[in-house]
Amino acid sequence: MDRAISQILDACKLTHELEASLPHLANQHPSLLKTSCENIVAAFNNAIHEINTQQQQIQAMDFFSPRSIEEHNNPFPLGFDAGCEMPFLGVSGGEAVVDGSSASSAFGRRPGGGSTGQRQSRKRRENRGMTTVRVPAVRTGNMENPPDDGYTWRKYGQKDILGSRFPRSYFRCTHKSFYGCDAKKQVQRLDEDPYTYEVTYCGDHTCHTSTTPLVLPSLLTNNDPQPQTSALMFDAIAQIPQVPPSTSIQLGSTWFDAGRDEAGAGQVVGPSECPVADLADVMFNSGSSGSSMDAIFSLRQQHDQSWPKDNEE
DNA sequence: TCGATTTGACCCCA
DNA sequence: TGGGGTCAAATCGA
Repeated sequence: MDRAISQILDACKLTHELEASLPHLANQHPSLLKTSCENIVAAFNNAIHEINTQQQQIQAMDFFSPRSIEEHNNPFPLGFDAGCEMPFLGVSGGEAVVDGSSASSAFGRRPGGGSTGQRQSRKRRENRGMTTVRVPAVRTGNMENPPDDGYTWRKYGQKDILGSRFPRSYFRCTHKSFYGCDAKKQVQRLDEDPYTYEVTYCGDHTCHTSTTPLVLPSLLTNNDPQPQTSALMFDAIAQIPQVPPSTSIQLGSTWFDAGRDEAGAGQVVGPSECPVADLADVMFNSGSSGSSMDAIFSLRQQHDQSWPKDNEE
């Protein structure tokens, strides 16, 4: 949980930094303001995800086979670090269910797949960073669904498994195409308990750890020590496509509409008495990153080759 | 129109 | 050789 707290603090820090330069940004560089706001959204999303995964770990442990708190304190998120394992989970009967081998073969195929070229050996990747957890179904009306784990997943396959009443579903991270996020998961209902899902995670999420540099006030001054950085950033911002104005962020007395382009950004529509809280509220209720964030990630990839090293942090 | 889901087929590995 | 993982075209839905 320390990690989540740290990420929240980071996000708040970014928010304060942005506030300090808000008047200048809103008047002179509304597009940079947009980029900064989206960076902060990403930071808050990191924190939200951290909290979700930690909470889910605890729920899973409580539901099945709670063990000593010392084992529970393992701070890593839900199996997204390569090579991690969660040896504390078990079924009610006592037999450990966590494994790196229950999923009979490893995830993955050579990027681009298909029948052309060489394929990466599945066996070679077996057991690497795979984590299996069992989670209770979330019942919504007559439906039972696997609980949300804080990420957005795209289903890419479903397979009937021999000996299982229920098919296994295959998911990959929605942001794979934009940010090369290789996180995947398998979801299967248990024969013995249809209200329980076995979820196997593999791969590390990179989509929630955007390293897109925050637009700092120093970049906006005439003394900009890195004019090339500013030029790259303006270039990137100029390419951000318009998205529907579904997300508005209030900063101080300024409502910033994340879905507007430069001409429409920075519109003042009302005062705020607690800008940081307003911003956090908007972010925590805005759901996971949308198309605008995808655009940022995409642009970041385009500029990875030329982005100055000293702005990586 | 575009993104997500479905589903049949292909390929790898035990 | 068959099971499991993935691809990709078809379909669906907002």
